[in-house]
Amino acid sequence: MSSRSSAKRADALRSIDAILQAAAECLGRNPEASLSEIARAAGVGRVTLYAHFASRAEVVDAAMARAIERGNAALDSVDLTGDPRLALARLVEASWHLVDEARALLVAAQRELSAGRIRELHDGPASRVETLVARGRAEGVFRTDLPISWLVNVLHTVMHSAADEIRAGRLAPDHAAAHITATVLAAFTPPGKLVPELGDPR
Amino acid sequence: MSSRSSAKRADALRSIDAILQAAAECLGRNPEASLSEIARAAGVGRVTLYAHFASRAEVVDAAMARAIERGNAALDSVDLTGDPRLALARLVEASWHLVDEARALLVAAQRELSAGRIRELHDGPASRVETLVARGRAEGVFRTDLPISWLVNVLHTVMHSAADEIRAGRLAPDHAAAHITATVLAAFTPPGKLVPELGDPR
DNA sequence: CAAAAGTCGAACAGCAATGTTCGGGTTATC
DNA sequence: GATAACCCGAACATTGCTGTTCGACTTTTG
Repeated sequence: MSSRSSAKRADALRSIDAILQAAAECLGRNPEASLSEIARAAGVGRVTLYAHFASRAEVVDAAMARAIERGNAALDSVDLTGDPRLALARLVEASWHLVDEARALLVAAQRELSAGRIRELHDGPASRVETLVARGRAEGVFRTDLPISWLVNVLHTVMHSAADEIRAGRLAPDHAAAHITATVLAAFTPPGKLVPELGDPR
Repeated sequence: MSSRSSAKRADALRSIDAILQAAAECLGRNPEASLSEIARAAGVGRVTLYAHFASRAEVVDAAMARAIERGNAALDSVDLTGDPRLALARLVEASWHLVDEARALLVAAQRELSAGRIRELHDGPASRVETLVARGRAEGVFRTDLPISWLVNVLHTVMHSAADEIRAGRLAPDHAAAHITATVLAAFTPPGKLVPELGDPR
């Protein structure tokens, strides 16, 4: 298991890590950041970068994959049992911040990677949401008149748009989670049922 | 009034129009389309294009402005009186298709124009929605626990995401309006009230 | 019909990024 | 401590787009 990537020296692994971290930062700041810029930020020669990644696309892909994987790992500690509505609220509380951080990186990824690849990268976290939504439907608290994939997409979209609103200065960061939760919970409520009131959970 | 732009010959106006139309098509297909490509598609020399637009950004700006203005004009015929929920449904029915068409163009605009400028271009249609939402709130059918700007943004976002879903093949175009309406209407419902059932309006 | 305005193709200059090669220096690793 | 892996800067070739200039030709317009 540990001998799997014995081809790489500890040295190289450190460089790769520095590059990916720098890529996340630079591309987050500016989606058009050049590879030279990233290499410089990583404290690494441009040639070294090319030694590890064949193309720009590979760098973006790896950086995005890392960001998502980390975010996904962070969500493992969220308790998704109990009332699906409360579980969803907890998930949002833990997620939106990650989305906000990765948002700019995503923009870069959208330029470089195919839509299919991006979805592929996302389907770790997506399936987590999917499971929760499915349970909520089974328990009758989430609507069944719209496809699960649509509902998952709504959550995803609303979180991203909140990130945009924050960046545009139209939404205070400490209101974000409450707004997202209130919106999505209402959107998920089956027609004919009452929209839940969460009572400002601050 | 008609003498305002007497500086331009009928000739030139035709070229400009052809360029903007071609720009909308090309950039819609591929946000990175070059100016040569656009000029060619417009059946016009590249030099002619530069005679009318100083830079790439100006072309994109003008094309986007035209698309939005046209869309906005098309919405003038939508009846926004009566029950705000039904009015919203009518607005969505008429809008989502326009959003879908302009979506790819928007991607191009986001690369070339500042976020502020894009918002500025959008605030014609946005204010229309804003008025409707405000009325719905005053009548007690839309929630007041979230800012108007957030609600407007949710509608905008959900429509765009529907366009994405269609393009990805996960949403049939003839379901789009119903999905959007069902989602947004629920999202706009005040906590403690019933989510409206629209009964498949097909 | 004649001047003004517009169009066109070709060619040029500039730029910025990508990706590659080379040779010499460093550092892990066994 | 020797060898292989790695790092690095500089330089090069390539590509593709932008924006400009030139001179000749065509169309409006009054």
